[in-house]
Amino acid sequence: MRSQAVKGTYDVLPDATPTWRYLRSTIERTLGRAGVREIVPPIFEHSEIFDKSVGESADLVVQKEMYRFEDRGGRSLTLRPEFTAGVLRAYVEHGMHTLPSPVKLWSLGPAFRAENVQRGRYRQFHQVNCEILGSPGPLVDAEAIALLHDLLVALGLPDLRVALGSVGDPEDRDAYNAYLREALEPRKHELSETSQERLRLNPMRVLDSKNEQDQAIVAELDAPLDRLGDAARAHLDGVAQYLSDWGIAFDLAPSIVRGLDYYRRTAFEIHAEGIGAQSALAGGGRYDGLVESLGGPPTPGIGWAMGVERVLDALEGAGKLPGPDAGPNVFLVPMDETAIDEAARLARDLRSDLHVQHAYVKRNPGKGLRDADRAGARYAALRGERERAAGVWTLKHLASGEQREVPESELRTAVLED
RNA sequence: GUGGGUGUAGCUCAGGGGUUAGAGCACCGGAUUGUGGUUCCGGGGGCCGUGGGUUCAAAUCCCAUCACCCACCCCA
Repeated sequence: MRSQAVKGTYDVLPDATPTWRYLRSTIERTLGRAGVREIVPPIFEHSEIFDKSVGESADLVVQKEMYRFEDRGGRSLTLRPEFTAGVLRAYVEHGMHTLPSPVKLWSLGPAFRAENVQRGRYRQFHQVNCEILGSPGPLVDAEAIALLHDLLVALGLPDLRVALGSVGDPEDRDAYNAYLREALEPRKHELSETSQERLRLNPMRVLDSKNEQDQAIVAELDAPLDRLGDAARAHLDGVAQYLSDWGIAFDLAPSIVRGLDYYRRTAFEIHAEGIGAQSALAGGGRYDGLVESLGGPPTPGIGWAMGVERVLDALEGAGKLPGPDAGPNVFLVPMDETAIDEAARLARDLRSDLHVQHAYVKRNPGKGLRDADRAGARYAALRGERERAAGVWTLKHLASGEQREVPESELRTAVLED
């Protein structure tokens, strides 16, 4: 029996849950006001769903990092490593393409990847996810980015850096990959091992290398943005124009690439300063064609995912975490055995509209007031033989120290006065 | 998968072969038998991560293992 959480998982303790409620309520407000509706897909799906979306075309490591298991019926199931596939499966399954377009959906919840842990990276981690489906134009791309930006701002994060790029249309990618192969093949042996492997499988991803020498070599080449086709270029310009019009600062990122084939055109990330090696708070992109590959009608879409742990990390660094929950309106202190039951009964009654706690054992006034103080109560109400005889509770306002005797029937009103 | 660091009380950490393992915070009690926060006094709490080894003797040294942290790698 190991009473220890599984590696890469962690408990959100009561002191931290207010932060998560703050996150959720900010999402509900910010995205809800833009007509984005919440969707809650299951946390596991038939494995094919993820194979279709992320697995088949992607690096082996992506496959390896999925939590996959067989259920008793012999079905292969996979814990979601990201939200998009499940959300789109639900979109297809429930015929949501018949809803007024675009369909805008958000989710918040856990996702799972069997990777090594470090600051801001867990095996059960959490994402805020947002998808906008049904519109091919740059306007929804800009809206998606703006929503993400506005959400982070609403949460209280300063110093955001929006990086906007494009992976082009499929034919642009083919052309660019061919260009990379041609340009890099002669110098192949100067590249790192990983990059050589990528050159073979998916040349664009060489640009992702953090190896210094790789970077030096890559720096001499044209970036994907330099070689976009006219359509993709116009699309990118459109997105950039909207962002400029809306006053959202961004940098053009010539070399943002994606490991997965289904991405096309818009790709973006948002970074924050000062949270260690994992500075990307969120990222997303356009994935026209993915819905179709999941068995739905051809449907353009764009989406993003925000890493909750990293955002909370950044919020903490910025001193923007919400304070603890408010304490009780009143804390009842029984000062003899009879008063214990009286306190419990009164608490139940007052709880119809007040936050009420009480001691479960007989307390003298000193201990009882200390209990009330530690619970963060506004008032303490004491009950002993004397109070019982008079049908009252001794009500003390803890901050001021003022106290008076209040008939039990008037306690609710008295507590609400301040 | 790789490298480095750290595992001692609920928490943060001291102690680096030799009595009965310590501090601060937290918790409980008392000073105060019907009045909190401050203060003072006292108390309960420990397989010193786990397993093996060296030694007369191991929290301390060695090996292994597990966990956590940081970074690399990777990142849908």
